[in-house]
Formats: sequence, C-alpha cells, structure tokens
Amino acid sequence: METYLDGLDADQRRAVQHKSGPLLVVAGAGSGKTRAIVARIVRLVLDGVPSRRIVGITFTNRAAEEMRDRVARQFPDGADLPWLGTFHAFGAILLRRFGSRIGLPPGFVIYDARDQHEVVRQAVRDNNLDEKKFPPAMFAGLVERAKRDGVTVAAAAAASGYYFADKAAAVGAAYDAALAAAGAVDFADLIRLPVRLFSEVPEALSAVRAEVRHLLVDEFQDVDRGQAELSRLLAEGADSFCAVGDEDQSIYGWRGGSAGPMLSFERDHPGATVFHLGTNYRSKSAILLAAGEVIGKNRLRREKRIVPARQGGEPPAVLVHADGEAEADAVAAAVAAEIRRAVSPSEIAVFYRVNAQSRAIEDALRRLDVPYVLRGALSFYDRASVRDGMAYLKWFLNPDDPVSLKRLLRAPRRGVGEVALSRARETANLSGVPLSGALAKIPGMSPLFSLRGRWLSTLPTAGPGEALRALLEGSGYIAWLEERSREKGEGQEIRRDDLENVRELIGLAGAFKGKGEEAVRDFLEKVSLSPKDEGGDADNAVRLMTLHTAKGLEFDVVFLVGLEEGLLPHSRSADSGSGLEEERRLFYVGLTRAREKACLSFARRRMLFGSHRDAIPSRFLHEIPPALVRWEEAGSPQGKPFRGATFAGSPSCRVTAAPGPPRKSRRVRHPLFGEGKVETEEGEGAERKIIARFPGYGLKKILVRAVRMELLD
DNA sequence: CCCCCGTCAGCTGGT
DNA sequence: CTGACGGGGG
Repeated sequence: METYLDGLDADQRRAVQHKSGPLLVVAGAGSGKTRAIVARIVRLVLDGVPSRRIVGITFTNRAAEEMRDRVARQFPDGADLPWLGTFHAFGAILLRRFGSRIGLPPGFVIYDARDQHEVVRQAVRDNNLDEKKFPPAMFAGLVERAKRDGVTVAAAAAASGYYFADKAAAVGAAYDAALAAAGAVDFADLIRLPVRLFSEVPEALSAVRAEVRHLLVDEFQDVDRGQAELSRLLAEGADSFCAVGDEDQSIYGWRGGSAGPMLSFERDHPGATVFHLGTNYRSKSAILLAAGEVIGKNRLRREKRIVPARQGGEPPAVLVHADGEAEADAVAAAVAAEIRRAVSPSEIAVFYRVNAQSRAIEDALRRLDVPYVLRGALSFYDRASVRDGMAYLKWFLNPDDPVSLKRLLRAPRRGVGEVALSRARETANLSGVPLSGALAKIPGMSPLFSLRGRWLSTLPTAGPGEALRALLEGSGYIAWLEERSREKGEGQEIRRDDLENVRELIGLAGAFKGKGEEAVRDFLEKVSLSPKDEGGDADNAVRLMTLHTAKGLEFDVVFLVGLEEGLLPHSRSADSGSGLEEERRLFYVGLTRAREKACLSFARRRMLFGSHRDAIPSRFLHEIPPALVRWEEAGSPQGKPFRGATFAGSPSCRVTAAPGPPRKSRRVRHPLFGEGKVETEEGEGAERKIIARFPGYGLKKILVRAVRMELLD
C-alpha cells in the first residue's frame, strides 16, 4: 500500500509521518536522511498537497538534482515536482519577482566571486588605496561577512580585528555603489535581500507564504544567520517545516555556517519536535568505528550513538609515501586495481583538502588511462574563454555592467581601454547618467552598440545557444580566437582548447529551453549558481573532489589523500580550537563517505610553491587507535620499503616526526619581518630552514643558522 | 592604447 | 609552478 514507507526503519518512518509542528531530524552520517526526505515529500503529495506547495532547500545544486531525480522516480513521468534548489537559487527567484519593491532593477545580474573581486578592486583604487597594502581579497571578505552577519563593514572589520576599519567602510560603500550602478547583486545579497524584502514588504511575505506551505531544509548544520532567518520566516507561515542536519558534519563555519540554529531549534520554533536517525546503513562497522573515534575527540558536540547496520569490513588502511607525486601514483595504481577487481569506477572517489592537490592525482590517473571526473570549483566556468563568452552575454543584456565590459574589451582589443573606460565612468558619475550613456559617446564603442541593437532585435526568437553564437561570431570573438590559434601554430594546445571551450559553452547554452532575454538570463543564472563537473563520461569515471564537496555523497571505495599537518588540519584553520574541530569534522565527513573500503595516505614531502617541503602526518591519524587501522608499508624516498607496521613509534614515521602528537605551530620574531608563524621546515643541521608567514611580508624561507630569531612560545 | 616580458607574490573551502 | 602588475617599446 503505502510504498513510500517500505524499507524505512522506525526512526525514519516517524520523521516521514510527523505532522504536527516544526521538526528537526538529527541525522547521523549514512543514516538514510535523503531517503527519509524523499519519502516525506512523497507522503505529503499522497496526503493531497499539490507539488508546487512544497519547497525543498539543499546545500548545493547537485544535491538538489539528486533529490529531484529520486523524487521523480516516485511519480509518474511528467508529474509536477516540488521546487528543489539552494538557498541562493531560491533567493534569486524571490528577488526576480519582488526585487523592484526594494529598489532592484528588473534585469539585475548576479556577480560571482571573480566579478565581485573586480568590483572591490576598483573600489580600492577609487579610494586611492595601494592594493599591495590593502588587498582587495581581504575587503571582499569583510564585505561578505558584513552582509552575512547583518552589520556594517566597519563593524565586521572591527570584529575581525582589522585596524583600518574606516578604510574598509569606505571601500564597502564604494563597492555597494558600484553594484547598484551596474544593476548587480552578489551572492550574499541573494540571502540578505530576501530577508529584508520580507521585513519591509509584508505583502511579499504573505504572497510567498501562501505558496510555500511545506518547507524542508537539508544540511541544516551549515546554514548561516540569514539562511536560518529565511527558513524561520517561511516556516512560521507554513503547514510543515522539516529541517535535517548533523552537527558532526558542520564544515562551513568559515562562510558563516553554524550548527547553532540546530542547537537552538526548539527555542526558535515553538512546539518543535526533535527526532534522531541513529542507524548507519552505509559504512561497514570497521570504518565507522575508526571515524567515531576521531569525531569523539571534538569537545563542542553532543555525544550521540550511531549503530552500524553493516558489520565487519576492513579497517581503514594508512599508507605513507615519499612525496605527493608518489602518493598520487600509488593512489592511481590502487584505483586501477579496484577497477580490475570489478568495482565500478563511479563507485571510487579520491578526496583532498585543497583543489591544488587534484593536479598530481589527475596526472597519475591519466598515465594509467583511468577515466575520472573532477567535481567543482576550479573548472570550466573559470576558464578565460568561457568567462569571455559569459561577459559578452552579460554586457549585451546590461550595458551598465563595467566588469563584463572590461573583460570583453580585451578580447579582441578594440582600441578602447582602461583610460577611456574610467573616463566614461567618471562622466557617468558626475552627470548622473548610466554608464552606457557615457559609453555611447566613445567612438570606439559604436560597433559594439550597433551590434547590440541588431542582436537585441533578433533576441526574442533566439534560444540562449543561438543568441550566444550570434554574439561571439558577430563581435569577431571567435574569429579572433581562431586567428590566435593559427598565429601561435603548433604546440599551442591552449589556444585550441579556448575554441573548444567556447563551442562547449555554446552547446551548454543550446541545451537551455526557451527563447529571448528571459531564457538567456536563466542560463546566466544557472551558470553563476552552479559549478559544472569537469571531464568525460561521468557514468564510468572515478570521482575527484575536495572534502567539502564530498558531503552528502557515498562511494564503495574512498581514498583520502594528503593527511598531513598543514593540509588537514589546514594551517590556516588549525590555530583556533573551533577551526581545528571543523577540520576534524571534515576528516570525519571524508571517512564516513565510504561503504566498503577507506584508504588514508600522507606524504613525507609535498610540493608547495614549486618546491618540496617536509611534511608531518596529520594529528587525526594519531587519533584512530592503532587497533582500528591497518598501517601498510610503502616506498621510502630511496625506493626501499619501510619496515614496521604501526604508527606509534613506527620507523616509517620516526623519520619526520617524533612519535606522539606533533609539535604545536610556533611563533617567532624575526629582526626584520617581526612576528610570524612557522608553517614548515626543511633541511637539517646547518642547512635547516624554516618557512614562516609574516603579516605584511608573506611567506619567507629563513636559514636558521644565519638569522637571529626569537622563539615566542 | 596595446603588447611583451621580467618580477614578484601567493594556496583553503563554495553559493 | 601560476597569475597579476608594472615598465618599456611599438
């Protein structure tokens, strides 16, 4: 009968069927929470709730897609499905509909991190500040933090201990003005402005409440203040509200995410119920046991019990390698071996802490012809030619957008440069006309404007793909790329890649339904809000991703690489207790992705900034009791195998670190650079060098015997 | 204004 | 190693 309950345990069923009042489901790793959410949606629909009255918010677009697929399978083809997406996508929809009520232009664009950086940089310059002393990235961080926390930029600066709060405030003001002039919003605005909209325009709130009758929010341990507030505003008017999360998987503290709203759930939502899902159906108990030991070291958590449903399995393996390259080769070989053992490639994943680590793994996999897909950030949409294409679309839709214009004026060059552009901006500011008005007076701009006129006239009947192609061909961009690829001749693979990337972008746009401006905007928005996976045939490829993007996924075999001090925990998170605990949760998230097998590894030397540095195994490896892991032999730098199999006091580790917990990060005072933090060391005896970071000077490599330094702790 | 080239500083994480 | 910037010649 009620098939949606089939195969669910008692805890899951309670979560699916609970009806009265707000519900928080505390769902441990692998406890089938996605399953429960999907079943809950199905239950709502069978109860007679129209799909469009249900909204499910997930942390990433990918998670939303996955959930949509799973929900879709429960309904007949073509049935209406609930809206599923991220907070940011939801915010964008709200602003498209009601933005004009709080002064947003109807066709506003969304600036991504790079666009934002460009605007901040311009704001720094406009304030006559030296970019070296006042790095735009830092101001961007402060601006974002201010928006997120609902405070002024000056307050955010003060809160993070930044001395020049007044400068930060000035840059922040210039930044906001520039966004307004360009008709743009940033990511933080997509959360902040809807919250403001609801408080300033009650009709908007009641209109939305009339539509969103049932709300589900996944990954609730990672919501920031604004997202929690948005959830609360919607939940208060809804027939049901179900939040799902796990404190132990809260890994986005650095961008404002916090398990706080989970912990205060009952206070924030009167009449709330809390359920626990405590059975892990995913990982073999050997893996879960090790993971549990590590996460148990965190102090800022509530003790909870997770019962493994799948007994047995191999304890996680730990491998030591001479350097990052050797590690990559070994992982690739092990991946290939798993595939030979008939494990499907798409059931194998390699996780790392920072994107830069992917390179070595990719190279090694390619050498062995193992297919892989790269998930996430540094990918397709970050490439110059792809960003060029997007810049064309953006500027042609919105000629007041200086960031996109600046980009398209260099590809190809049109005799209009920085000088003309800033003069136009000045004119626009002084006379109060939009930027496009001032631009139209520049002779070099006239071909672009007339192309724009023609393009706009054909736009209503064109899909995004055709529109983009028309633009890139009509403007001479593609011809310019072709020219460059011919010019440079053979050996210039990069140029040819540019052309291919642009063709792929046109193809992607072509896959979008609809015609005209609206459809093009849809495309732009989709692209700026969700990254694209990189690589070939995803069905049959090994997955490579950061630990952050691994959240919510599961694989038969998982490799966790680079388990070294400085990398995991990352050196920039390890100095505070809460930062360290977040790093530990990251390790926990990684380990609990594995169903059958987990392989942990570290290297004794790792390439950074083009040179090798000595590395120390991650403290998290020490936190797994020796009986719960298998220490395996691996090659030494000379190719000789290490002897000894356990970590504590093992010969393989004595080489780089004394047994026991690694040394604390130390501070030193340099006669010239002042106080700094030691990151790593290299060499021994008279050649011993430390690499330390000094505020204002950056990373410095210092020969210890040559410089008199004070040890501060 | 554009292009080339030498120099220098920098790597979390992601919507 | 990579990307960003500033200086100089075209």
